[in-house]
Amino acid sequence: MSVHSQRRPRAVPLPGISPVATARRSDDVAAQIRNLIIRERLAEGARLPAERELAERFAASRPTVSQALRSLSLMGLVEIRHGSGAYVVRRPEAMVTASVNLMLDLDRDSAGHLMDLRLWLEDTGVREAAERRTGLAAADGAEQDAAIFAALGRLRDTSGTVSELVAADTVFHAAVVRAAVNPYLTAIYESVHGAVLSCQLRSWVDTDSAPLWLRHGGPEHQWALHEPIAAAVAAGDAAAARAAVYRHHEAMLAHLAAARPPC
Amino acid sequence: MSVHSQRRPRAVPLPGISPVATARRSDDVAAQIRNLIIRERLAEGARLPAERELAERFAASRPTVSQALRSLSLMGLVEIRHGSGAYVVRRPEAMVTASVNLMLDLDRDSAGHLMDLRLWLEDTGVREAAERRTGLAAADGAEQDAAIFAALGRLRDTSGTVSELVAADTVFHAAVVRAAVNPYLTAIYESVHGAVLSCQLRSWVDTDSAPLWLRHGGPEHQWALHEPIAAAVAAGDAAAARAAVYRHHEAMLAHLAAARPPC
DNA sequence: GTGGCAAACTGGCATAGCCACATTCTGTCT
DNA sequence: AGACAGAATGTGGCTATGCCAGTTTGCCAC
Repeated sequence: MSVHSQRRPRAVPLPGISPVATARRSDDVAAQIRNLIIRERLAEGARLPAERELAERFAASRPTVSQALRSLSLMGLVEIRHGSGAYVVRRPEAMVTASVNLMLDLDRDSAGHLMDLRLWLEDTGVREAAERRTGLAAADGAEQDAAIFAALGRLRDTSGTVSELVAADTVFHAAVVRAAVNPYLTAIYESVHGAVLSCQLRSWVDTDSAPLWLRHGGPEHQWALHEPIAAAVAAGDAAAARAAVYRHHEAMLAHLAAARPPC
Repeated sequence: MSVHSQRRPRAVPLPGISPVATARRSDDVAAQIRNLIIRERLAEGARLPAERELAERFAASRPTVSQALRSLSLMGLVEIRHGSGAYVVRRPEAMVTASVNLMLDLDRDSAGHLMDLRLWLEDTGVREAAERRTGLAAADGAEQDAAIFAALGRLRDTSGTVSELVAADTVFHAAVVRAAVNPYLTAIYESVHGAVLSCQLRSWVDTDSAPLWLRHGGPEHQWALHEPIAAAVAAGDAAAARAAVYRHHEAMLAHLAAARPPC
């Protein structure tokens, strides 16, 4: 496929000036449906009217409504099931994941940057989670602590396939970051973590055979790496939590480097 | 508009099981165009063939190709100009911005969480930027330092409209975070910052009249708040940089609280 | 009660055509 | 010759209609 050359450079957008109108019916319809879902607080799983009915109500054609619904699908607001209908979901992080994956594709050699960011986000998460402990009533962090230690126990008892180990590891770190009780931080961390995993999966031909390094040291090693994080967060010791996170990261990098070139 | 109730709960996805095929032609076409742009390293501004021609090459109909292009448009990979064509762009952060805005809409009362996250991201940025100084040759950070101090000078000399002041402030903080040279951190920070601004703009009826608090203290106050950040980063003093960022944040919060309820 | 089949929705796609917008070319006027 | 206005061309946006494929539902035979 050949590609034509550029015709005219795009004018730079002036600050404070925006297009007078969307001028795209499907975008307008999408915005209306989006606002409807948000304003009416439609529950997850609620089914939207059929495309034909929506088209009639919006006084638009069916393809226009279809395009609007697919935009919302990409944004993680609805899920379209062929032959069934469009259902409300709340998965705004889906777009973050897609975006991170796209950035990863756009410049290949940035896997290191991505792993750095994951470390920094977890660093922030444990620090804030620990500092919440010092300023709050003890009971407030009990729920998060329970989730963290449940994940820790599952990580210790898991001795199955590598994919199970990865899943338990993912749940643990997500629980730790979630203890900072910031939904944005949680969503971004999970997206970045998922992107790192998918990036690593590309270099593993088979999930359950290649990454020997993950089992390096066995369950007791896993415990030694993860338990200090949980303990420091629960104790409200931000400095110790950060140090434990960095130790875990260094150990993982060492194993990764020993097994193969990074990603 | 009425909404039907849920018909049947979605089956839980089993681990290791995914749909046998996308089964959506437009998604397949979108993926092919996306891979084409990435593999062929198409330059920004390059024009893709017309929808009619793409449809012929992909052996698909024009609406299918159109839908694929619009998906790529939402992902920030192409820009569609009515009457002209589809042009390659590299704006993967556009999706992050849209996603953050969507999350903000989904739960209204989370503006505080968003501002927290912005603070934490800038915290991370200045810390890493400063620590890069200690481990690297001095010349390596010269470019970032130049950008930071240029923005700082512009911030000092700006005495025009409030929107100009906001713009200068945005450029400065972006330059600081950019000094950590992590494209993901930069993109996420800028998206979050933009979301915070748009959230604040909602409560300002007029950009250039309402937010008196921004000019509080005048230029010398702006200088006192921002200069320590730049100086600490350039000096490689991570602790001082973090402290300066938190001081700036506290001052902003104080002004915000004095003027009006937060966001 | 259970299993299977058929009819009714519902979304995905193709085709054809028209309109709005952008670009380019051309012809006329200065 | 140069500049400008208008036509011609190319492009995406939308509509309309129809058919196909997947899903859901309910009936019916067993």
